Amino acid sequence: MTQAAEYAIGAAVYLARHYTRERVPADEIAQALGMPRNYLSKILYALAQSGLLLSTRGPRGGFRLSEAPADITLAHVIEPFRNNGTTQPTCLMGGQPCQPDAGCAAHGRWQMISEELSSFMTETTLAMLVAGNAQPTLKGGNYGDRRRA
Amino acid sequence: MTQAAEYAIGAAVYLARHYTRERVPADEIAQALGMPRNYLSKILYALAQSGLLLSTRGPRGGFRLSEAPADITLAHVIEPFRNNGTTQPTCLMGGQPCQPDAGCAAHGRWQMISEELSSFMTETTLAMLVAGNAQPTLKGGNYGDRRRA
DNA sequence: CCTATTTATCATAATAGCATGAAGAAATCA
DNA sequence: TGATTTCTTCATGCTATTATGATAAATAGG
Repeated sequence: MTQAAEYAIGAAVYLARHYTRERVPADEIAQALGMPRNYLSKILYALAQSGLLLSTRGPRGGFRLSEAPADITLAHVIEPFRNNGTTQPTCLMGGQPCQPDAGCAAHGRWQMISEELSSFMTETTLAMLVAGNAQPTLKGGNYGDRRRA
Repeated sequence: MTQAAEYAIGAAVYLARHYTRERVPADEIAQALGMPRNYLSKILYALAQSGLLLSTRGPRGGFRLSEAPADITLAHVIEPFRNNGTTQPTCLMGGQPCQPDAGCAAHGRWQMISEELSSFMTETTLAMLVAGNAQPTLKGGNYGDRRRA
């Protein structure tokens, strides 16, 4: 999973948590989650382009989920940030798509894990991530600097 | 998983399949699996540095697994190619390590998938991947060009 | 010794991901 | 109208990944 996709999920969950509000400015999200401001803007813009967010300019503007959190899956959120559209259907041994009749001992298990990951993305909604007491413990400096030094 | 790690696994499986031979030259692996020659050399060198392979220079030289295929796990193979040593222990909602008491509905499932993936890597051996009739169907052009156009 | 083979190493470049900064455009509000 | 706010868009740079190509070093075999 790419960094941009992680930012996207974090921002989407934040918007889901503040779903009652009219709009949430990008700057607030960036500050609350410790994400780089301009980079997040770019990501939110992409999410708006994909139809997931509604955006409004000007004072009291900001972003808003276009649908209810229960109707948005993680797959929707990360979709604009996947490098290749396909969800790596590659065989461990080759690089070509796995044959269903591949006979290696690990094939079945690998396929099962791939499918679990895939269905997790398509089945988990923002509402599920917001449910419970699952406020991430924000101590500042999350999504921190990844550069070498 | 990075491209280099995929090449490493492919090459390691190839070497496991030809384990009876004394040495296998890098060029043969690159041609058989359709990998870029020089890049693969670099990867094989890294694997040799990590102790996984033995290398011999000169005519009839090449590479060879340092241990039996049954004693080498995928985790061993990809270890030199992991960007950060840790296996992404990040919470979906934040970016910081997941708290074991995190209460979101998806937390448990996400953690389970992560652990399954991790144990798959540490438990699957090269011998398991070679077992059966699991010859990858090499039609040429595997691991093909990833560039845009 | 000489040549061919093969790994080891170095220099360089193309691409993508990640990020910063600033200018442009729209909307609100005084 | 004018100033502020906020998204929109563009220009730019850094780093890691993914390669390519050339050279050096070692070994085998004649």
